[in-house]
Amino acid sequence: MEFKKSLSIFEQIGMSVQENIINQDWQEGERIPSVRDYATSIQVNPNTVMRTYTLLQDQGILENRRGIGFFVALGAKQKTVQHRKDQFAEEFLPELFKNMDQLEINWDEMKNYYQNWKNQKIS
Amino acid sequence: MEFKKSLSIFEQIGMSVQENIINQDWQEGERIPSVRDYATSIQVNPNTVMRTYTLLQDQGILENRRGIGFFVALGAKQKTVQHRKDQFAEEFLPELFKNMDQLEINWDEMKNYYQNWKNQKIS
Amino acid sequence: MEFKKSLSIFEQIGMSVQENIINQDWQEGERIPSVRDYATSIQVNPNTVMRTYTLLQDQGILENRRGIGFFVALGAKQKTVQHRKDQFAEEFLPELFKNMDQLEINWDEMKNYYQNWKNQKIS
Amino acid sequence: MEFKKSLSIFEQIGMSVQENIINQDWQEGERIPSVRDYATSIQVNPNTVMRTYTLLQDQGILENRRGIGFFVALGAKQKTVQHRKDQFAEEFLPELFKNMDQLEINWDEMKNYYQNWKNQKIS
DNA sequence: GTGGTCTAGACCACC
DNA sequence: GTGGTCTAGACCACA
Repeated sequence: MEFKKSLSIFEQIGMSVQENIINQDWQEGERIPSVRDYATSIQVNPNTVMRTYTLLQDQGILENRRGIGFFVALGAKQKTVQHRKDQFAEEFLPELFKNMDQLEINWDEMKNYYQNWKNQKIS
Repeated sequence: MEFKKSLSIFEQIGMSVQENIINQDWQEGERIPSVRDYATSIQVNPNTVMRTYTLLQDQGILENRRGIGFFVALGAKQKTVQHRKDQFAEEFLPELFKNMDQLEINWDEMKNYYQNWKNQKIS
Repeated sequence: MEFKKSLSIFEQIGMSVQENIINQDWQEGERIPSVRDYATSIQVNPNTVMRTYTLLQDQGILENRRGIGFFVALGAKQKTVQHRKDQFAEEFLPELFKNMDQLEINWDEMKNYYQNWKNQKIS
Repeated sequence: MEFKKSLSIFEQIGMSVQENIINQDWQEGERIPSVRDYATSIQVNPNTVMRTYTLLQDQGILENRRGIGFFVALGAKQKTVQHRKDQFAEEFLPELFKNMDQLEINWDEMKNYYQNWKNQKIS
């Protein structure tokens, strides 16, 4: 797995876990990969994965059954979506709009960028 | 001057300098405040301002005349805008579009958010 | 480690690092000494080594894995040599040729000097 | 006049003055431009030119007649050439040879560079 | 343990 | 006065 340098690794792992939950690759109630397995599979220190898991546990998205492993909490998907939506609206959008104003980018340009991104994603 | 904790101080100073150039508060070819002066005025260590200035110098936005001071480079405004626009398109937008897809937000909602933000900004 | 006063210390450290890479004392992909370790070993402030490392990182000669350390980038040797060769051709040689013309020194004299230098180096 | 950042301005002016003497644009015994005139003509602080003149005076290349101005000393040309030749042999050449060895550049390549430089100079 | 940032204070060459 | 470098020491987040 490749990481951007702009965000800490454990947070990037968190994003990835959340996506797995949203996409229902990891179903609610299901057991997820152990800290050690996941760590080796993405070439990362187990401590780092541990940090991610406990963070998500504190947020009520994961649950830990001692001696067994981590599980996707019930209602995790809905909670995750809400969480990200809040974050999106409060942190991301203001930044976006500020940039649009300063760089004088209008909605048509935005939609243009969007189409490019979609096409590029497919290829 | 107040700083957010999320971004390093010297980078925030850099943003601020760039805005001064874009707004033409600091004209191209003009001498900008000396490292020491600017540092005291924004209550920061001179080394920190120095770091910002030399960084912008490397980017071709500032120039330096020995023993005299730093100056806004010719073409700095255009370069700054382009710089930011590239960064916006390459780092910010993909993130945005990914979120829009995953959170199922369409353009009408976006414009709605934008209006709210504008109104909120005025009040 | 001893330093000349004519060049800044952090640049001299940079030269030294590059030589280590060219000589393959530090292999590509290998981890290099931590900032603190290297600093104490050459009797210099950690900040100074830090400055060197980040500079070389910007030049694509070193890489950084978060919380682990600095590594010699892949292709670093070739890049370093090219880097130096360019600099040599663009900054050093014109100066040389200008002097040769003005001081009326021909190639035979040059080769003579070269032999003397080689002999002196051995003794 | 344009200056490189690698060398201090007063030294670069010194080089330029010496070239004028070697090329006999400034003849021995002749009065040279006043500090103020020269300074304005090359867009530099008079103090800087003064520093150059007094330095060359200390080296016996210029002479100062109080209230009148600076003059090219008798024997200045020969002295200048010798001065530069010494500097060339002691400081410049060792650096050159070290680079040639490390970058594995042979005499044929050098002559090649030389031809390119000559052609480029004409165009 | 690692890098990364920031401060305080000193010293230098240069203009 | 200006930039530029270096040190010493502190604190932080991350792995």
